[in-house]
Amino acid sequence: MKAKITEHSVRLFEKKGFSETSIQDIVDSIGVTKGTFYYYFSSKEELLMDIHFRYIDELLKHQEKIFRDETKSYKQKLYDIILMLLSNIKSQGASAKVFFREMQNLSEERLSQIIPKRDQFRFNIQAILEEGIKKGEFRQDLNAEIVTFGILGIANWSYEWFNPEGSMSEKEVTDIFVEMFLKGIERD
Amino acid sequence: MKAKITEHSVRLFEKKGFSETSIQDIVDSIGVTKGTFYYYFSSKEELLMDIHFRYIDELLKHQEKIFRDETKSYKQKLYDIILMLLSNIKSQGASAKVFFREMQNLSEERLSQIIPKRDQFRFNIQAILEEGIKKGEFRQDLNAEIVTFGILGIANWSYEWFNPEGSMSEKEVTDIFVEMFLKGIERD
Amino acid sequence: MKAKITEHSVRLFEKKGFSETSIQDIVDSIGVTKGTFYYYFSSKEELLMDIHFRYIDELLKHQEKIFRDETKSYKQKLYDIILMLLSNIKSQGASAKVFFREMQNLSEERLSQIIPKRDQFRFNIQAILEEGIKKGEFRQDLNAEIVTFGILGIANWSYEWFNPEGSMSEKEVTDIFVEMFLKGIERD
Amino acid sequence: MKAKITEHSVRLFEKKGFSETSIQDIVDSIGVTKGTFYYYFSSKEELLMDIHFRYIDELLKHQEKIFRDETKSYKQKLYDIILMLLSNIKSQGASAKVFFREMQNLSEERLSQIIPKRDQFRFNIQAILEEGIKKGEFRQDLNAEIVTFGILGIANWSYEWFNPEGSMSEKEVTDIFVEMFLKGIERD
DNA sequence: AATGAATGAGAATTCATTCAT
DNA sequence: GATGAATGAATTCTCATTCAT
Repeated sequence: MKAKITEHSVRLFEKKGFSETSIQDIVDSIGVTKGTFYYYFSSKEELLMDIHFRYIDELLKHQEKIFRDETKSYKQKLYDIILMLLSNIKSQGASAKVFFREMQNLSEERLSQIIPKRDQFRFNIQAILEEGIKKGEFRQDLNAEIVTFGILGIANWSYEWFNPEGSMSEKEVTDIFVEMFLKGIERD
Repeated sequence: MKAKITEHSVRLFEKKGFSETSIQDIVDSIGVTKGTFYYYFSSKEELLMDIHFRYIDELLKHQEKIFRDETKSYKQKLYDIILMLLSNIKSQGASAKVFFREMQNLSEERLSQIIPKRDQFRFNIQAILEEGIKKGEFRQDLNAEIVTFGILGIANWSYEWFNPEGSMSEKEVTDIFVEMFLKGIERD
Repeated sequence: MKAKITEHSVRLFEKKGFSETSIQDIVDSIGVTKGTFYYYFSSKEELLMDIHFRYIDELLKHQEKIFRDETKSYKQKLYDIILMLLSNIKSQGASAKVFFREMQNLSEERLSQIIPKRDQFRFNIQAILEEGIKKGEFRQDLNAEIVTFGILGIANWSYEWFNPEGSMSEKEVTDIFVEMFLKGIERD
Repeated sequence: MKAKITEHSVRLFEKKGFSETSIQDIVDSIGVTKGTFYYYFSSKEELLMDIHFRYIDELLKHQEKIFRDETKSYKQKLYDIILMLLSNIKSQGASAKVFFREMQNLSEERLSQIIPKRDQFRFNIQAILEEGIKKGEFRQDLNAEIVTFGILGIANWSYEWFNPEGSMSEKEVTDIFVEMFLKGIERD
């Protein structure tokens, strides 16, 4: 039941927004009453926190698997992370939108448990870049921090437009994106 | 007074969110009464619409100036648009966040007035890419549509992290971003 | 202008009700601003009072003319009053509805200026009956007070259903009503 | 609790009018909070609708009992309906006033559920007249439709003046009214 | 005579939350 | 585990009225 509530909530939060979705909306969508909600969650914010944790923990888990894989080149690791993010949209796109858009609805205290994880995800990418520079896979003069923000931008923005049901696959889009930032778009 | 209300609202909406900001919050921040708000706006949503229009119209105006400038190369046009977006953050960053985050709070009908403008901004970038490909500035095999989403992602995501008061200037960040997607990060 | 405001108000009050009609509605229907309204009326209630006075004074004026006409029989006087009320609907039907329905929106003090006039109208009918009884036009055993309420009911209720634009004329309806209460509907 | 709210509301609506009575007034009169009101009614208008239904359904039920009674003459049926309406004042007078005066506060859609019932009440009286004419109880030349409006006027208007606590009983008034429209007031 | 800006009190309604059962 | 009744605080919005110009 708790999982059911969470899943329905994510869908509603994505469509209408956290504040615009009432507990009533949530329980109506499942066919239970408000009492049931409060049996499983002590507050609406706790539910939001739950959604945040589920999302970011899952993402970090996947990322760190890629990150630690010593058989892969650094380019490949970047590729795999982008692909992972894009593939994630189908099952977790709604969660992702809620994650980015509704973070402000968490209290200071709760935010402070989420932000380090979000940052960790970024730092991992930055570390890949830095290692790759050191090992000669990437250009020596890169500003790894800013480039990381660039790569994250490319990937995260796809939540705004990429349709997993559309004519292009996750892999095709990833290919284009990775070629774009690896080789550049300028004609040689 | 109308402009004053709009400005204060943008700041509050950015900080707390549209739904979390009450009309009372807005008028308190100015020192007038609720009646005054409703003298100038017929609803909270109308105010949000106003903010959306101000933002996107301003952006399109700047973009089209760059777009139409025949003295510039296509690379330069991309550069100028990125720089324009980053420079925009200082004065319009709050509006931008509200624009992207709170769009869902507009009614269907109102959204349909905004979305074509937002799309226009993207199509203009895509057109620059397509022209540049034709003229030999960019690689022949580019998928202009997806690359446009990539570039937009890089630029738009900067609203999430770029601090105009920080140690890096808009120009420095733009240089890094443009070099990233023009030349690629891979070591030759 | 004052008359114009009153006329438009009556129409709006009839259609939407006194409380549901705002000063804004009234001035919008004329094309002036609220200031203008308050130049002519000190309050919304004063306007309502004005409407009440116009209506009841006009009615009393007509009634007393009939009442005092010594050439007419008492039956004829009743006939004329019914006809006057029905004919009144075309031009004053809206005022009449406002008069009966919105009286409660007047303060105690203002009500006390209206109620005696309304009662006067009724007493005049009752007086016609009493005189007619004395003079042998009507049955000796009538309860004039209650019968007056009956006649008033017949006439006043027509404001709820009689359509002056419809297929029946005021005169036709009056004929039916007067025959009804003079001769009765029972078959001899 | 729902019934309690309805009862208190009727009394308040009658005294002060629907629009002039706030939800706060209603809940204060019972000693609960506004939330309670909205637990039972989705809007103020729904409450008004409830009151309308209760009133007209009750009335129709009583009327149809009289209407269908084959042991009674048609004169007797008219008598019984008038008596029923007058007797109704004591317990339902407030509802009746609200019914007639506040009908305009219902939406088009809701009105369309009430008006047929109100009309049904009238048609039933008209049918009694028509049958009575056919069976020779009433005069052959009657205009049943208009006479029905006359009888309804007599009865409905009594809600404006009849005081069930006063010196005259419902039966006495009914006697006067029925004699008035059966035998006429004219001296033979 | 008329306007436009502003007020402030109060309106209906929503909603997260509590709690006895 | 789950329900239904109730709360109370906050929210958007309305509106009669005032007043300087």
